[in-house]
Amino acid sequence: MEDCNVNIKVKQIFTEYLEKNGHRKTPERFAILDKIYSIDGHFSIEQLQNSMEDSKFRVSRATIYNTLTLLLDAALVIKHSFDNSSQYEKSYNIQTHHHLICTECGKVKDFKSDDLRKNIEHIRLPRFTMTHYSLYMYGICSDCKRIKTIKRKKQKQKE
Amino acid sequence: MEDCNVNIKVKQIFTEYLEKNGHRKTPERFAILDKIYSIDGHFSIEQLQNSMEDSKFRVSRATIYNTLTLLLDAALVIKHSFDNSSQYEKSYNIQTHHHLICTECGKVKDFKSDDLRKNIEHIRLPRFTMTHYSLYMYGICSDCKRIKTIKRKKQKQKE
DNA sequence: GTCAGTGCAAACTTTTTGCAACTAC
DNA sequence: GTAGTTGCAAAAAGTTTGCACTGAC
Repeated sequence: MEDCNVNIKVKQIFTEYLEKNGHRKTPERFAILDKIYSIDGHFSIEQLQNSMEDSKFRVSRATIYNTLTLLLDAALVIKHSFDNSSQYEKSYNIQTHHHLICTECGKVKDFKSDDLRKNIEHIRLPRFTMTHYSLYMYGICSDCKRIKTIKRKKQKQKE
Repeated sequence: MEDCNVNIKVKQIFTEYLEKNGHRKTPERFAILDKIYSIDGHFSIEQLQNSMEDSKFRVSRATIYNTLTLLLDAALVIKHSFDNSSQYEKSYNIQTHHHLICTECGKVKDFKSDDLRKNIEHIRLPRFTMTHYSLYMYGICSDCKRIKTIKRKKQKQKE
């Protein structure tokens, strides 16, 4: 599917969602949706607001929070609660991916694996209907591992 | 392994960790470790502090945050960043489990599956060494699903 | 015209920080 | 004795709320 079609499609979904739930179709809401679907990967509330201001469309924090709540409910956005900072992500037509989080430097890397995805999606759950999931894998990235190894060697030389 | 042994063992691990990193072995730190390993399942900072006060051991917020940082680093505690609320959990000698989170009522249920655990643990990761992981599965629990179905039926009767 | 939605600022919650007093070493 | 740690209170960061004004319907 082309990017253009995705943008049209999510606008359609959001419009239907708003109508169905008796919400108004304000320009702010569609501007936020547009901006979110122009961002690849994660973003914070602050990044989103700054990015909107760069595009000369000023919206208040309150409106951003309000709209994100709607988009989450409409399943057009996913929320990640990483260590103290909420990160959001567009979710329509996006390949499910997993997160590698380095406990040293805090960097988050996406990791795609269809095998893993299928394994998780096909598991039988007791009295529960899964709509989506988030997998966070913590550990040490190769960069930090290298730095640690160098440090350890220096330590040994001292001893 | 018996509970008693676990308590002794984690104290040992924590002692070694503190010594290795040049930290002091204060009574507060061991009291917090003790309390955490007496709690089954998740707990918030507030719950932990209240629980400690019930046991007549008063510690400040700052000390709890400080000690939790150490325990996380020592891999004796796991942190979950659920929607806006940080939850912690003891991790030594605890069977890895997954989380079913209801998007309606917010309840979190643990879900154990060795198959799933093995699948996740054995996946090959690019330039990354995993130490642990968290899987959050979002959806609707059977209770909320029932309520939703009833609501839908009532809606239909009206129409 | 009406009322949901917006912007703004204040309030609230959770976590971090600065500092004086304390204590493990 | 000294430097790391604690408790307290203040500050910071993130999110929610109250209210007057605006604009989608």
